[in-house]
Amino acid sequence: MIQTDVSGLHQGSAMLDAPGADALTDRPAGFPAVDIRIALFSVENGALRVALVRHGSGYGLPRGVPRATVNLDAEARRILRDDTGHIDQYVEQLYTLGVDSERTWTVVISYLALVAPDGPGIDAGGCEWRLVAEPPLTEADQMVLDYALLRLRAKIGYTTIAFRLLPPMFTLRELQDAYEAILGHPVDKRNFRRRVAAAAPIEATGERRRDGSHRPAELYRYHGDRSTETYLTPPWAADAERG
Amino acid sequence: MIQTDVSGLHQGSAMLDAPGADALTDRPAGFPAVDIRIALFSVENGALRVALVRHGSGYGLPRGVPRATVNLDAEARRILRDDTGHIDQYVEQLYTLGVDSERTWTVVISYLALVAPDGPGIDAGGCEWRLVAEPPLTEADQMVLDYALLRLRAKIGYTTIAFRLLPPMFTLRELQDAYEAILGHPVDKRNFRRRVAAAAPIEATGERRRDGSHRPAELYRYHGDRSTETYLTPPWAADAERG
DNA sequence: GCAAAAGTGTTTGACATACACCCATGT
DNA sequence: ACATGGGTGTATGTCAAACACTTTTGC
Repeated sequence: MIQTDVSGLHQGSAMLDAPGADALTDRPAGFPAVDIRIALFSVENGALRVALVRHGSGYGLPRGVPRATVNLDAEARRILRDDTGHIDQYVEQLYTLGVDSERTWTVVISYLALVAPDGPGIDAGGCEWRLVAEPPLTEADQMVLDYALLRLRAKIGYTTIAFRLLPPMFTLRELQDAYEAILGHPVDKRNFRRRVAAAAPIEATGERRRDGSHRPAELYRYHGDRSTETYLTPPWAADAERG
Repeated sequence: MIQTDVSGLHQGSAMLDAPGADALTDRPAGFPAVDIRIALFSVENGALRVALVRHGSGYGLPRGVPRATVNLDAEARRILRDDTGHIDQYVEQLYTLGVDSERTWTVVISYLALVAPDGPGIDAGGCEWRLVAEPPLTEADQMVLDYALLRLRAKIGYTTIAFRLLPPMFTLRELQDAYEAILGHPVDKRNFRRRVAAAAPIEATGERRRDGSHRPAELYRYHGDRSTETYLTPPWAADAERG
């Protein structure tokens, strides 16, 4: 099994160019503006989507200015709630980059967040859900999105964060759909179920869901500790990482 | 193989408490002080050490204020060079945390860095090399150090960053010593060599090194692409991660 | 009875682990 | 000749991958 370095972005090769680098000198060293920027994902019937919010003329990732606290993760959650109306099921800091935008030097702390689809559509707050391939974004937003996707694809392979994308009760097919949407390729049903059963704390509820002219699916519940996202299934991710 | 989530620190449970949280309100939101803090490691004959520099009364991790640039990694390198006199062989951003120190809200961007031992001692600049267990540090420095160690231990298992701790020519025993120093437990010599040979781009130089009353060791050179740190040897790391 | 998705086992290959002896040198 | 670290191969088990058919329901 070969894995490429998921943290490759840190190496600087993918860093933003500084088109107006002279403007950067305007602000005193050590006191840049700081903002938090979040790639919020959800899976809506088999498709992975990112949340975008209106920013002046166009759309961009949800973002905001942190208040003076020691807990940046909590600030990310607050900003997400204020900006999109969604309550995250999972938040993880990604990395921090310098950005030169509108003549201001800004330090952007980027986050990955996940929500389960809530209710009929997943359009609660004032945000749009776009397919991850689609949107033309600013350079910085695009970087954050790309890296968030990379991390999500890698991490779904060895943690249980995928359950954060599903409602409390779900079918194994829905879980598999989430994996396939994120990885971008199909996975084997039998191997998938075996591994999930072995590695993730899920239990069959006994209830079934009928939704077509076919055998109904068993509903499962996830019983994982929220703080210890545990190991799950590396090997499928390898394909996605190689790409 | 079970792996725990190496990024667990992001989940907030290990975040700093805010003992003087009222002081945080002094500074306007979005314009905290920003500083870069670096856990710089080296292996000195079989022992893993961290670089500390003098900060007023005591010692702490190398740190500094970034200049207004888009490339924070480059700033980390510069600060490291200025503060310790060492030129890093490897730098990787870890995570960013809020710190309340000396009545100032500071956003600390933390880094992991590695250097090869240079020359007879590894004491070039104005820094001290301490064993990783030893030093009493500030809460923030300790967090950065702990997390850097966690990442280093995990990452040494599936990348080739260990070569960044060695001089250009090295024996396989030296490489193994570096692994054992970082992981904190011995590894099997034959399995180690097999895996290194299979997974890492190294070549025997044909030269030998005589250093005792025993058979001389073959010297090897590492031929890896600096930007693509490739896969190497997961399984030993699992032990360290479980701890 | 047929279409449509749910559910279920076995075989095979790859790879990690454990483990013990001979080799080259200096004294 | 002996002490010291350098260097090498095999046997075993675990685990992921590939793969096809039966079951239950709605129409």
